[in-house]
Amino acid sequence: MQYWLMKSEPDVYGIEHLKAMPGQTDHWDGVRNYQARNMMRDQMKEGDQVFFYHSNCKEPGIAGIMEVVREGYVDHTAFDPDEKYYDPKSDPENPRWYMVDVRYLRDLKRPITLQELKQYGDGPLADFPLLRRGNRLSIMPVTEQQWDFILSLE
DNA sequence: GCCAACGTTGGC
DNA sequence: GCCAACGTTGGC
Repeated sequence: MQYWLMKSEPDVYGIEHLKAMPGQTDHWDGVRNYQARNMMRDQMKEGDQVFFYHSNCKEPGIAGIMEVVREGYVDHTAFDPDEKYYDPKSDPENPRWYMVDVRYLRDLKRPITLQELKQYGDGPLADFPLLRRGNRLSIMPVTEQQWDFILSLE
């Protein structure tokens, strides 16, 4: 099993939104970045665990945990001109964008903020992509060591 | 609202 | 294929 972190803006779609979905499950659509696309299409597997990260908000940080329940499949929202993330260059015959389905597992006992994670940037989280300067990836892998360490902060 | 970082676009 | 211009992300 692998571990991941996925970012979302809580004002747009936060962990509360996922929790409120039927079956507490939803598809992670709207990713329009090739690196992130490749991870969802090729690497994320059913049962993988994922940190739900709240970005671009007052207190950015990890809010909870979800799991992958459906592996990469075509992001159909790219075909719909009414969708926010419509991409005219994605052809249904040759789709460009993919997504996975995720299910809410639990909130962290308390949110673990970016500010707090940064304290360990020279230690256990030295290679954590989230802390790298200028990092803009909305999906990133988390090693088992990083995962366990972060949960030990709870 | 500012701005650094980085991805994408498009002219050549 | 280069690279300047532009757009987006996301912390602060």
